[in-house]
Order: sequence, then structure tokens, then C-alpha cells
Amino acid sequence: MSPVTDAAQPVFRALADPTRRAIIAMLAERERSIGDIAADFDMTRPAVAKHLAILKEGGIVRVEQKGRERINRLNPAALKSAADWLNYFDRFWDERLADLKKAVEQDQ
Amino acid sequence: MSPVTDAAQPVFRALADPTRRAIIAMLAERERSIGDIAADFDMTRPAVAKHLAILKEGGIVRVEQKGRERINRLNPAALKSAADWLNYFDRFWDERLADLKKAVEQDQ
DNA sequence: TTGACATAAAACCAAAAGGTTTCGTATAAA
DNA sequence: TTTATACGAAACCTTTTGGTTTTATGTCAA
Repeated sequence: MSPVTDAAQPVFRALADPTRRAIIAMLAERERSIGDIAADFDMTRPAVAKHLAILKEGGIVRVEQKGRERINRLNPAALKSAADWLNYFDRFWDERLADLKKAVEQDQ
Repeated sequence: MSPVTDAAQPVFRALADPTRRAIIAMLAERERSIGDIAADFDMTRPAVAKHLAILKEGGIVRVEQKGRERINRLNPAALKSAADWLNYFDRFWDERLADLKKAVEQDQ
């Protein structure tokens, strides 16, 4: 049984690509236009725009039109569904460690 | 600047597929053979075997040959690199919340 | 030792992903 | 009112992904 519903799917999908994770890290520092972001990568602007579209689908990035620019902002809250999913297993891991420790102690 | 090196890439890649996340959740309950896992999905055994191979590449699943069966076990520790990456932004999110709160309080 | 079982491995396929180039449109600046 | 800028959108291409079927191999059980 999955610990959380699959609302996390578009988020995990967005996180799967290293370019998109780099964009997330960049936007954590400050908001940026598409051209601004694309300048930091060795790929064309349309390619970056596609990555941003996938990030938007996951709710990770939000856009505000500002004149002829489009300002992209990080929405860190969107990462929470994925973080929650993973943290569930961290807890599980801790329990196993505790179980192991207990078993070792009882053997003594 | 990325908060963590890209050692997390094979892990994030493995997490991108809902079938693989379901397998992770199943293996968190108990270890299983491939046939055992495949019985829970509406796809062929080779398809499940491929998913397991990707999970192994990320270190998320480990296998032990046992006679003619192969027992798959979850290694929750492998999820930590991805969890750490995400939790970095959770912290960021909290800081922004705190900043916002402070700004609101100072306005009063 | 003969058969059934659990799986690996390979060949194949359709769709999705990740990129490109080209063209069109709205805004800002000269 | 041109011209440059910032972008969207479409068409296209190659590689990867997620699945299949088929064939082969090692192990357990009768």
C-alpha cells in the first residue's frame, strides 16, 4: 500500500531530469526569466521552455507575465508531496535500524 | 548551486515511474520474489523485471539468489540522497515562511 | 530423469522524452 | 514607425522508456 496518493506523480516526473533539478536550484536563489535561465545551460531556449512547462505541470514553478518577459518563481511547497513520500520510508528505515539494534541486544 | 551532488540521479530516475514506487511500497512490507511482485500488477513478469533492474541501479533494491528464486529486498537507505535533496528545499520553504511572517509583523 | 517452475536474455515495438529549427506575435526601445 | 527582444507554438528528429513475445537455462520435485 502506497503511503500517499499519486498526486506526487507529476512532481516525481519533474524531478527525474537533472536539468530540471538544476533549474529548481537556480530558482531557489532568485526568480528568473526564461532567457535568463537558458543562458546558464548548453541548450536552446525552447528546450528550457519545455522543461519549465513540465515543472509548471508539477506546480513547482509559477509564472508571472511582466511586459514581454515571463518571470519564473519557485513554489517549494509543491515539493512537499514528494518529500513526504520519501520521508515515510526514512521512518521505515529508522524502525528497521531500531529492530536490528534490539535484536542484537537481546542476543547478548 | 545544487545542494547535493548528482549521485541522486539514478534514484530520482527510479522514482519517476508509479509502478516502481508501488514496488518500493510493497517491498517495504516484506521481501518478495519477482513472480510474487508481478502477480500484483497487470503486466508481464519481464516488464516487472525491468523495473526491478532500474531500482537496483539506484541501489534501492537488492537481490539474493535463493535456489531458483531471487529474493528482492528494499534498501531504504538508498532513498536518502533524494530525500536530502528535497529536504533542502523544505528548509528553504520554511525560511521563506519565516521571512514572510517577520515582514508581516514588522508592518504592524 | 523427467517435468514443472522461476527466472534471464534477446528481439522487437509503440509511445514518450528531450532536443532542434523555423516561424509567428506581442512588447519595448530607437 | 521601424527594429530588436522575449517568448510561444509547431514541425520534426533521435534516443529512451515501458511494454510485449519468444527462447533458453538452472533448480526443485515426482
